[in-house]
Amino acid sequence: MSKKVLSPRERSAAARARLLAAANELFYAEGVQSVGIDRVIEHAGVAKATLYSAFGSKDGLVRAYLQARHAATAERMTRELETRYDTPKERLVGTFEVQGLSFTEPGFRGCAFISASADAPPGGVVEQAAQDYRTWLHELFFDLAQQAGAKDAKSLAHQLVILYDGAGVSAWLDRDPSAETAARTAAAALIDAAIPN
Amino acid sequence: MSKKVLSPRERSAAARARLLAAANELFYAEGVQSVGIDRVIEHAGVAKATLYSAFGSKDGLVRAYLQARHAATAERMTRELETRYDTPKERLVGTFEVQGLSFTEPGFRGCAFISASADAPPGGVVEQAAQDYRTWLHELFFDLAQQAGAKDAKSLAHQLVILYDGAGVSAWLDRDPSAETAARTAAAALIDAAIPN
DNA sequence: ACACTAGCAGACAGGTCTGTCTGTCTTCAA
DNA sequence: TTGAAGACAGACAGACCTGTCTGCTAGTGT
Repeated sequence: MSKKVLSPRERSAAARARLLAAANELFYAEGVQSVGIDRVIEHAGVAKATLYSAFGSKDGLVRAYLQARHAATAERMTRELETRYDTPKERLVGTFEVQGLSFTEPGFRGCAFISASADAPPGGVVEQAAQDYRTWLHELFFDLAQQAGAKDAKSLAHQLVILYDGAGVSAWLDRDPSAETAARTAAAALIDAAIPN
Repeated sequence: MSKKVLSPRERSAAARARLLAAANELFYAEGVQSVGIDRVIEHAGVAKATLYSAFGSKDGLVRAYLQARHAATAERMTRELETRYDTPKERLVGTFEVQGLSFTEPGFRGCAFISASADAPPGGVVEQAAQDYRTWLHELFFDLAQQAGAKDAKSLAHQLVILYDGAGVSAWLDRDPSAETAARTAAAALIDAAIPN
């Protein structure tokens, strides 16, 4: 039980982690705008002052939430692609399988960045975080398309990004995880057409 | 100048129309949650009581806003497809051209139903309106795919819906209207593969 | 002429949100 | 042992939001 003896540094880090976890759950489930600070601190079991000393403002917490989400998504995608597939071409298609894993997870609510961007004011922290995420997504597909030897990697990557976005939206709004199959099938056809065998 | 002589009935209808127009502009531009009643009535030049007598509640106004948006979108799509293209197959591809028209319009902010659904509580008016819209969208593609003689109309329609959703998301989040070209190109390839010539 | 309808303007209540501040308690370091 | 740091609980201010209510004005029908 080293639970009761925590240095201030450890206590601080633990509180921060609990806040981020609570923000992740509540913000993703109900939307950034709909969830107030009080709900977050109650769910995290943390004082309000702790939140403001750790993140400065609600915007700061939102930024941290989106950055953590981005990092977790990228990390998971990279890891799964590496362990499950061998060639760039397989990975290009596999991207949709990995995305589809989340469709059936409890509490799936679509892409967090699309949701957060919906009501976000222009020039705010959400816009910046979303832009970073979009850049990553485009580069993911572009790099794989290039490695797979696509004739027009930029064009193929753009098409696959669109399929990826659409699959998430359809799985969410239609409550239909089969969007993964549809998107993957379409992606495979486009990839086969764009890559000389 | 028949502007000053209006029957109560006419005045009422005019106030309702102004409210709906104001709601459409503000809700779409800044999000349903972010815009308060006061902003709407000020923009419409209407008293608060008028709003509540016409729509009952903010939820009522939101419902009317989304229904009007749905009707306008469906009407525009049907009309443009009819006037611009002749065959079901052309119309399947043309759907993306018609969608793309909005990408370059000033104030484009992506699909209103995706945005509104982002922070919407489950079981609310937004969810119902979004469901109606999604049903229409799926039927639009399914009917066209069937008329075009697709081997598996259901599967093709699903793929095209995903492309349609993704094109809107990409055009919005990436500020890139070329999503229309990418989506249309991909759609054409999928359609050609799915329809026996 | 007179009640009726309906919009307008704005005050108001009740609730919620963010962010600040006060005071208490615990742990670590000097 | 004593002071610094930091978490906790909660009060508080100021703003905003929804929804109701009260006067006021203007046109309509009897």
